[in-house]
Amino acid sequence: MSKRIADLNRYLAEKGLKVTRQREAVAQVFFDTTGHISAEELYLKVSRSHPGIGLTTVYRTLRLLTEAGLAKERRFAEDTQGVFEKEDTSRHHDHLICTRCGKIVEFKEPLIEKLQEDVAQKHGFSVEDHRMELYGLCKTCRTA
Amino acid sequence: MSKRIADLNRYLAEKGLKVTRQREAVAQVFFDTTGHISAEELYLKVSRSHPGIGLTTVYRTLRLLTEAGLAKERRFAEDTQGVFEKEDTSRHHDHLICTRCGKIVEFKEPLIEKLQEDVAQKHGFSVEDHRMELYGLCKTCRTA
DNA sequence: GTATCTGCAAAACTTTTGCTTATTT
DNA sequence: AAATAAGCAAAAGTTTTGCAGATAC
Repeated sequence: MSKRIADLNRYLAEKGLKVTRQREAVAQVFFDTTGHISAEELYLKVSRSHPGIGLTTVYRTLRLLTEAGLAKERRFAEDTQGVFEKEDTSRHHDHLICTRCGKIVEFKEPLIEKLQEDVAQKHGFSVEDHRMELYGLCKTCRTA
Repeated sequence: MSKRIADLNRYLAEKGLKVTRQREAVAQVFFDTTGHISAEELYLKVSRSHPGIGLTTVYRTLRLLTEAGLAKERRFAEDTQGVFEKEDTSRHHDHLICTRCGKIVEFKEPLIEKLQEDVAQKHGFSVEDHRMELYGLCKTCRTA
């Protein structure tokens, strides 16, 4: 059993919630996913191994994972659909997004984070979290 | 007539679109607004001077302004409603958001933008646009 | 006069909620 | 046995679309 599933089960036990087939299936597929996934996409993916599962259950499980600190919801640009990604607070990262092909690269830049704290302090703010997205063209699209 | 209204009228003429009372009213109230506003809020605000205007018209006008490059849509955190702000490419700015009271401060930090270009280049990307939001507590909420 | 625009109602789309039955503990 | 969860259908919230009458050019 993976560490994340163990984390989830610990959270469920703590809260007096139950380990169900559906929760395990949704969580497993979610944790096996690289990058971002919407509730709808996750639903379709889980349906392949667990036909009959409800979209509602996927939404509820994603909320559960978010409350457990194992997932994080994001909204990119003008997307109407929210997407979720694995939360891993020790490796908080930002995104580079290709406006032509949609490719998303994750990165981490401590120097920028330091400057973010500086600018926040200048305005009297403390920083708990941040999001940064850079939009542009990736190498492939730029040379094509 | 303000510069932005003139810009809008130029855009309308270019595209063979018409100058209507409703478009002028929505645009005027939008341009007079500081910060961010949702379609719904803008609709309520315009309704005060133009009762009978339709929410649909507000949505359509905001899309028009966006296409004209005079407005920009954003989505903050887990907000389900999109908000619009004046687009002013010569003064692109970022946001500091208080997670307790919701206060939003706009800022601009050229040094961070320089580093953004560096990190993008390192991954083979060019940067056309970016968004950065810092979440934390403002001075008031921190000392309260 | 003709093409565009408005406002309404209805649809579309995403996400949540109420409820009944099923499952976990 | 008691409490929680699943799945369905329906609701809720936001944004878009079709259409008939109105307006700008």
